[in-house]
Amino acid sequence: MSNKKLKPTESELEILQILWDNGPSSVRLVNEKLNEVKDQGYTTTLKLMQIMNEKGLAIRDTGSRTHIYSANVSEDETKSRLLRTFIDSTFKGSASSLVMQALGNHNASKDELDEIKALIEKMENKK
Amino acid sequence: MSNKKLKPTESELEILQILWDNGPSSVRLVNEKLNEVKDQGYTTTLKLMQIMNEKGLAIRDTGSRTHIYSANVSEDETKSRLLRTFIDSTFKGSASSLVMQALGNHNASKDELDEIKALIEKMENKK
DNA sequence: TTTATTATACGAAACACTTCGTAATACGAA
DNA sequence: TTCGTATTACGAAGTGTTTCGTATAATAAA
Repeated sequence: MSNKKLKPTESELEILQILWDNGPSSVRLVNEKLNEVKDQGYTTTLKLMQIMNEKGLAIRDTGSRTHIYSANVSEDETKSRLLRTFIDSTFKGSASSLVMQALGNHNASKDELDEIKALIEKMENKK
Repeated sequence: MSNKKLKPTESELEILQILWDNGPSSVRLVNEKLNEVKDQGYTTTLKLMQIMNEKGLAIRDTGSRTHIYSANVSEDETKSRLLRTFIDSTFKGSASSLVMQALGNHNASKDELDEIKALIEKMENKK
Protein backbone atom coordinates (compact mmCIF):
# COMPACT_ATOMS: atom_id res chain seq x y z
CA MET A 1 0.00 0.00 0.00
CA SER A 2 1.10 3.49 -0.74
CA ASN A 3 1.82 5.78 2.17
CA LYS A 4 1.10 8.99 0.31
CA LYS A 5 -0.47 11.68 2.45
CA LEU A 6 -3.25 12.48 0.03
CA LYS A 7 -6.64 13.24 1.45
CA PRO A 8 -9.32 11.69 -0.73
CA THR A 9 -12.29 13.82 -1.67
CA GLU A 10 -15.82 12.81 -0.70
CA SER A 11 -16.41 11.13 -4.05
CA GLU A 12 -13.09 9.38 -3.95
CA LEU A 13 -13.80 8.09 -0.46
CA GLU A 14 -17.07 6.56 -1.64
CA ILE A 15 -15.19 4.71 -4.33
CA LEU A 16 -12.41 3.66 -1.97
CA GLN A 17 -15.02 2.25 0.38
CA ILE A 18 -16.41 0.12 -2.45
CA LEU A 19 -12.92 -1.07 -3.34
CA TRP A 20 -12.17 -1.86 0.30
CA ASP A 21 -15.42 -3.76 0.68
CA ASN A 22 -15.37 -5.61 -2.63
CA GLY A 23 -11.72 -5.94 -3.49
CA PRO A 24 -10.34 -5.31 -6.98
CA SER A 25 -13.19 -4.19 -9.21
CA SER A 26 -14.05 -2.95 -12.67
CA VAL A 27 -15.38 0.53 -13.26
CA ARG A 28 -18.70 -1.03 -14.20
CA LEU A 29 -19.07 -2.74 -10.85
CA VAL A 30 -18.09 0.34 -8.88
CA ASN A 31 -20.53 2.43 -10.88
CA GLU A 32 -23.33 -0.05 -10.23
CA LYS A 33 -22.65 0.07 -6.50
CA LEU A 34 -22.63 3.83 -6.59
CA ASN A 35 -25.88 3.90 -8.49
CA GLU A 36 -27.56 1.98 -5.70
CA VAL A 37 -27.15 5.14 -3.69
CA LYS A 38 -26.91 8.02 -6.14
CA ASP A 39 -27.27 8.90 -9.78
CA GLN A 40 -23.97 9.15 -11.56
CA GLY A 41 -23.04 8.51 -15.17
CA TYR A 42 -20.59 5.78 -16.07
CA THR A 43 -18.00 8.13 -17.52
CA THR A 44 -18.09 10.22 -14.36
CA THR A 45 -17.15 7.20 -12.29
CA LEU A 46 -14.52 6.24 -14.84
CA LYS A 47 -12.98 9.68 -14.75
CA LEU A 48 -12.90 9.73 -10.97
CA MET A 49 -11.17 6.36 -10.89
CA GLN A 50 -8.66 7.46 -13.51
CA ILE A 51 -7.85 10.49 -11.38
CA MET A 52 -7.55 8.28 -8.30
CA ASN A 53 -5.07 6.20 -10.23
CA GLU A 54 -3.08 9.32 -11.16
CA LYS A 55 -3.09 10.43 -7.52
CA GLY A 56 -1.96 7.03 -6.30
CA LEU A 57 -5.13 6.36 -4.32
CA ALA A 58 -5.84 3.39 -6.57
CA ILE A 59 -3.86 1.21 -8.90
CA ARG A 60 -5.16 -0.65 -11.90
CA ASP A 61 -4.43 -3.73 -13.91
CA THR A 62 -4.66 -2.79 -17.56
CA GLY A 63 -3.82 -6.29 -18.74
CA SER A 64 -7.19 -6.93 -20.26
CA ARG A 65 -9.58 -4.57 -21.94
CA THR A 66 -11.59 -4.09 -18.76
CA HIS A 67 -9.23 -2.44 -16.32
CA ILE A 68 -9.39 -3.71 -12.76
CA TYR A 69 -8.88 -1.13 -10.03
CA SER A 70 -7.71 -1.74 -6.47
CA ALA A 71 -7.38 0.57 -3.48
CA ASN A 72 -3.79 1.65 -3.01
CA VAL A 73 -4.23 3.11 0.48
CA SER A 74 -5.24 1.15 3.55
CA GLU A 75 -8.66 1.61 5.07
CA ASP A 76 -7.37 1.99 8.61
CA GLU A 77 -4.64 4.47 7.79
CA THR A 78 -6.88 6.53 5.56
CA LYS A 79 -9.69 6.74 8.09
CA SER A 80 -7.27 7.45 10.88
CA ARG A 81 -5.77 10.32 8.92
CA LEU A 82 -9.19 11.68 8.02
CA LEU A 83 -10.21 11.47 11.64
CA ARG A 84 -7.05 13.25 12.77
CA THR A 85 -7.69 16.06 10.29
CA PHE A 86 -11.31 16.30 11.37
CA ILE A 87 -10.44 16.41 15.07
CA ASP A 88 -7.86 19.11 14.40
CA SER A 89 -10.11 21.31 12.31
CA THR A 90 -13.35 20.90 14.22
CA PHE A 91 -12.41 20.05 17.78
CA LYS A 92 -9.10 21.87 18.12
CA GLY A 93 -7.24 18.59 18.25
CA SER A 94 -9.09 17.22 21.24
CA ALA A 95 -10.16 13.63 20.68
CA SER A 96 -12.08 13.58 23.92
CA SER A 97 -14.19 16.56 22.87
CA LEU A 98 -15.12 14.66 19.77
CA VAL A 99 -15.85 11.41 21.58
CA MET A 100 -18.01 13.20 24.10
CA GLN A 101 -19.97 14.85 21.37
CA ALA A 102 -20.28 11.54 19.52
CA LEU A 103 -21.40 9.61 22.60
CA GLY A 104 -23.55 12.38 23.90
CA ASN A 105 -25.49 12.92 20.73
CA HIS A 106 -26.01 9.40 19.57
CA ASN A 107 -27.07 7.61 22.71
CA ALA A 108 -24.77 4.66 22.38
CA SER A 109 -26.24 1.45 23.79
CA LYS A 110 -24.98 -0.10 27.02
CA ASP A 111 -23.23 -2.84 25.07
CA GLU A 112 -21.45 -0.28 22.95
CA LEU A 113 -20.41 1.62 26.04
CA ASP A 114 -19.09 -1.56 27.61
CA GLU A 115 -17.19 -2.37 24.47
CA ILE A 116 -15.65 1.06 24.37
CA LYS A 117 -14.82 1.03 28.06
CA ALA A 118 -13.08 -2.31 27.69
CA LEU A 119 -11.03 -0.88 24.87
CA ILE A 120 -10.05 2.10 26.95
CA GLU A 121 -8.94 -0.07 29.81
CA LYS A 122 -6.91 -2.22 27.48
CA MET A 123 -5.22 0.86 26.11
CA GLU A 124 -4.53 2.33 29.51
CA ASN A 125 -2.79 -0.84 30.59
CA LYS A 126 -0.49 -0.52 27.65
CA LYS A 127 0.58 3.02 28.50
CA MET B 1 -29.10 31.88 15.99
CA SER B 2 -29.97 30.80 12.50
CA ASN B 3 -30.87 27.18 11.97
CA LYS B 4 -29.83 27.05 8.34
CA LYS B 5 -28.39 23.72 7.28
CA LEU B 6 -25.33 25.19 5.64
CA LYS B 7 -22.09 23.34 6.04
CA PRO B 8 -19.25 25.82 6.50
CA THR B 9 -16.08 25.29 4.49
CA GLU B 10 -12.75 24.74 6.20
CA SER B 11 -11.86 28.42 5.97
CA GLU B 12 -15.26 29.48 7.19
CA LEU B 13 -15.02 27.13 10.14
CA GLU B 14 -11.72 28.68 11.17
CA ILE B 15 -13.36 32.08 11.18
CA LEU B 16 -16.44 30.82 13.00
CA GLN B 17 -14.18 29.37 15.69
CA ILE B 18 -12.59 32.78 16.19
CA LEU B 19 -16.00 34.42 16.39
CA TRP B 20 -17.20 31.77 18.85
CA ASP B 21 -14.11 32.21 21.00
CA ASN B 22 -13.88 35.98 20.88
CA GLY B 23 -17.41 37.13 20.34
CA PRO B 24 -18.35 39.89 17.89
CA SER B 25 -15.20 40.99 16.08
CA SER B 26 -13.89 43.24 13.36
CA VAL B 27 -12.34 41.84 10.21
CA ARG B 28 -9.01 43.18 11.39
CA LEU B 29 -9.11 41.21 14.60
CA VAL B 30 -10.17 38.02 12.88
CA ASN B 31 -7.43 38.46 10.32
CA GLU B 32 -4.85 38.98 13.05
CA LYS B 33 -5.94 35.78 14.81
CA LEU B 34 -5.77 33.90 11.51
CA ASN B 35 -2.32 35.25 10.83
CA GLU B 36 -1.08 33.73 14.06
CA VAL B 37 -1.56 30.41 12.34
CA LYS B 38 -1.38 31.02 8.61
CA ASP B 39 -0.56 33.65 6.04
CA GLN B 40 -3.60 35.29 4.57
CA GLY B 41 -4.15 38.76 3.20
CA TYR B 42 -6.60 41.12 4.83
CA THR B 43 -8.90 41.34 1.83
CA THR B 44 -9.07 37.56 1.66
CA THR B 45 -10.39 37.42 5.19
CA LEU B 46 -12.75 40.28 4.45
CA LYS B 47 -14.12 38.55 1.40
CA LEU B 48 -14.65 35.30 3.28
CA MET B 49 -16.52 37.10 6.03
CA GLN B 50 -18.66 38.95 3.50
CA ILE B 51 -19.57 35.62 1.93
CA MET B 52 -20.33 34.17 5.35
CA ASN B 53 -22.65 37.08 5.88
CA GLU B 54 -24.39 36.39 2.56
CA LYS B 55 -24.75 32.72 3.48
CA GLY B 56 -26.17 33.53 6.87
CA LEU B 57 -23.26 31.96 8.77
CA ALA B 58 -22.45 35.35 10.23
CA ILE B 59 -24.23 38.63 10.73
CA ARG B 60 -22.69 42.05 10.90
CA ASP B 61 -23.33 45.40 12.43
CA THR B 62 -22.63 48.03 9.80
CA GLY B 63 -23.49 50.90 12.09
CA SER B 64 -20.00 52.28 12.23
CA ARG B 65 -17.30 52.31 9.62
CA THR B 66 -15.66 49.21 11.00
CA HIS B 67 -18.20 46.45 10.59
CA ILE B 68 -18.54 44.05 13.49
CA TYR B 69 -19.24 40.42 12.64
CA SER B 70 -20.85 37.79 14.85
CA ALA B 71 -21.40 34.07 14.37
CA ASN B 72 -24.97 33.37 13.34
CA VAL B 73 -24.86 29.60 13.90
CA SER B 74 -24.31 27.92 17.25
CA GLU B 75 -21.06 26.17 17.98
CA ASP B 76 -22.70 23.03 19.35
CA GLU B 77 -25.20 22.60 16.55
CA THR B 78 -22.63 23.28 13.87
CA LYS B 79 -20.10 20.84 15.28
CA SER B 80 -22.76 18.27 15.88
CA ARG B 81 -23.89 18.50 12.27
CA LEU B 82 -20.31 18.34 10.99
CA LEU B 83 -19.70 15.29 13.15
CA ARG B 84 -22.86 13.60 11.89
CA THR B 85 -21.79 14.20 8.28
CA PHE B 86 -18.31 12.94 9.00
CA ILE B 87 -19.55 9.79 10.70
CA ASP B 88 -21.89 9.10 7.82
CA SER B 89 -19.33 9.59 5.10
CA THR B 90 -16.33 7.98 6.75
CA PHE B 91 -17.70 5.46 9.22
CA LYS B 92 -20.93 4.41 7.54
CA GLY B 93 -22.97 6.13 10.20
CA SER B 94 -21.52 4.18 13.12
CA ALA B 95 -20.54 6.44 16.01
CA SER B 96 -18.93 3.58 17.88
CA SER B 97 -16.72 2.74 14.89
CA LEU B 98 -15.51 6.28 14.99
CA VAL B 99 -14.89 6.22 18.71
CA MET B 100 -12.99 2.98 18.39
CA GLN B 101 -10.80 4.43 15.70
CA ALA B 102 -10.28 7.58 17.74
CA LEU B 103 -9.22 5.58 20.75
CA GLY B 104 -7.31 2.92 18.89
CA ASN B 105 -4.99 4.91 16.68
CA HIS B 106 -3.10 7.24 19.00
CA ASN B 107 -5.63 9.98 18.46
CA ALA B 108 -6.20 10.34 22.19
CA SER B 109 -3.78 11.00 25.07
CA LYS B 110 -3.90 9.22 28.44
CA ASP B 111 -5.58 12.21 30.05
CA GLU B 112 -8.19 12.17 27.35
CA LEU B 113 -8.76 8.46 27.87
CA ASP B 114 -9.39 9.05 31.58
CA GLU B 115 -11.76 11.82 30.75
CA ILE B 116 -13.67 9.66 28.32
CA LYS B 117 -13.81 6.72 30.71
CA ALA B 118 -15.28 8.94 33.38
CA LEU B 119 -17.90 10.12 30.95
CA ILE B 120 -18.83 6.58 30.00
CA GLU B 121 -19.18 5.53 33.61
CA LYS B 122 -21.38 8.50 34.23
CA MET B 123 -23.54 7.53 31.28
CA GLU B 124 -23.76 3.91 32.38
CA ASN B 125 -24.89 4.87 35.82
CA LYS B 126 -27.76 6.74 34.34
CA LYS B 127 -29.11 3.67 32.52
C1' DT C 1 -8.16 71.81 3.81
C1' DT C 2 -4.93 68.51 2.24
C1' DT C 3 -2.81 64.19 2.92
C1' DA C 4 -2.26 59.66 4.70
C1' DT C 5 -4.45 55.76 6.67
C1' DT C 6 -7.99 52.38 7.24
C1' DA C 7 -12.01 50.08 5.78
C1' DT C 8 -15.30 48.10 2.52
C1' DA C 9 -16.81 46.69 -2.20
C1' DC C 10 -16.14 44.52 -6.38
C1' DG C 11 -14.49 41.65 -9.78
C1' DA C 12 -11.55 38.45 -11.59
C1' DA C 13 -8.12 34.91 -11.53
C1' DA C 14 -6.48 30.53 -9.77
C1' DC C 15 -7.56 26.18 -8.17
C1' DA C 16 -9.93 21.83 -7.19
C1' DC C 17 -13.75 18.91 -7.84
C1' DT C 18 -17.50 16.97 -10.43
C1' DT C 19 -19.88 15.92 -14.45
C1' DC C 20 -20.51 14.45 -18.94
C1' DG C 21 -20.22 14.57 -24.21
C1' DT C 22 -17.64 12.74 -27.80
C1' DA C 23 -14.13 10.07 -30.00
C1' DA C 24 -11.33 6.16 -30.45
C1' DT C 25 -10.71 1.39 -29.69
C1' DA C 26 -11.49 -3.45 -28.60
C1' DC C 27 -14.50 -7.21 -28.53
C1' DG C 28 -18.24 -10.36 -29.57
C1' DA C 29 -22.07 -11.83 -32.40
C1' DA C 30 -24.25 -12.39 -36.66
C1' DT D 1 -16.06 -9.35 -42.20
C1' DT D 2 -19.44 -6.18 -40.57
C1' DC D 3 -22.23 -4.31 -37.07
C1' DG D 4 -23.48 -3.26 -32.47
C1' DT D 5 -21.85 -2.92 -27.76
C1' DA D 6 -18.66 -2.08 -24.02
C1' DT D 7 -14.63 0.23 -22.57
C1' DT D 8 -11.20 3.67 -22.16
C1' DA D 9 -9.33 8.33 -23.25
C1' DC D 10 -9.69 13.09 -23.63
C1' DG D 11 -11.20 17.53 -23.01
C1' DA D 12 -14.13 20.95 -21.54
C1' DA D 13 -17.87 23.02 -18.98
C1' DG D 14 -20.08 23.98 -14.50
C1' DT D 15 -19.61 24.82 -9.69
C1' DG D 16 -17.71 26.19 -5.37
C1' DT D 17 -13.76 27.94 -2.79
C1' DT D 18 -9.87 30.78 -2.03
C1' DT D 19 -7.02 34.55 -3.05
C1' DC D 20 -5.92 39.11 -3.99
C1' DG D 21 -5.51 43.60 -6.80
C1' DT D 22 -7.73 47.75 -7.37
C1' DA D 23 -11.19 51.23 -6.62
C1' DT D 24 -13.92 53.84 -3.59
C1' DA D 25 -15.26 55.82 0.64
C1' DA D 26 -14.68 57.25 5.47
C1' DT D 27 -11.79 58.84 9.02
C1' DA D 28 -7.84 60.83 11.25
C1' DA D 29 -3.75 63.66 11.19
C1' DA D 30 -1.11 67.45 9.65
